[in-house]
Amino acid sequence: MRADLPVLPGPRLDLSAPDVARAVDAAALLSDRTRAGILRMLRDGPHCVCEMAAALGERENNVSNHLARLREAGLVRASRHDANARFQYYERDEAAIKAAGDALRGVLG
Amino acid sequence: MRADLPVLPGPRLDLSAPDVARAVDAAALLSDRTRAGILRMLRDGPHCVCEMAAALGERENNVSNHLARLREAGLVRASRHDANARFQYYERDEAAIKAAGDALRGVLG
DNA sequence: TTGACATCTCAGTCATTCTTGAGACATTCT
DNA sequence: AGAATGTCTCAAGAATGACTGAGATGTCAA
Repeated sequence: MRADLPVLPGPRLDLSAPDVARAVDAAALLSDRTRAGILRMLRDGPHCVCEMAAALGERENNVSNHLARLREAGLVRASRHDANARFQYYERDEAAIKAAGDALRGVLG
Repeated sequence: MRADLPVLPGPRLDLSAPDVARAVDAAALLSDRTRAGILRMLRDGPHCVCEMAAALGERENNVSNHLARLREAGLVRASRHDANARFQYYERDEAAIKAAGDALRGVLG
């Protein structure tokens, strides 16, 4: 099961650094329990802040902070509810989500 | 393009927190430029520490530290070179890599 | 054996990020 | 209008994680 090792002598010192910036950014957003939970919950459809805060056991201002980061990254967008505009309903931007997944797949293969 | 919002009144306060622990762990490992670069380079086959350190422009002990974390997570394994056992050649554990990708896909969909 | 090389470990320092708390704004209800 | 609700912002404290530096281990070459 072990791969063949390169012929010696001499390690290759001419390798170039791979471009992983986009994957790293995507991973950083997913590396927080609250943000990952948000993105997972939004797979099932839009939710407002208070719903997600209650489900995650987090304060609403904290969830709002994380949503701001996801918004700035373009992964989610918000819109007020038609019938009761107090509620901000969040939904995923599936194109951006897909781009993030592609970037991660570029690293994991 | 906007999804339908749930009927009001009343946000749902009975939602449960999704289990994202594995995805968060995988993302945390990928959220560092050095570790992501390592995993990307190892897609092309095994490399020793000094090769990767040179390519990434990082010190060897730093790369070694990151490799230790990837090793403890089971994503890579090391073996000494047959002809020159000074070199530790690292390769990916593709099964573990796939598991990490599956966990991330569980969040991103 | 001695010296050079490749790698590893670990503690200390530094930077980044998360959470909290207080306050502000907009919307709805009475 | 005033009170209550849902959300947002931002500064400050708390926690987490990366990098450095020094030293130790194991391997090869002279």
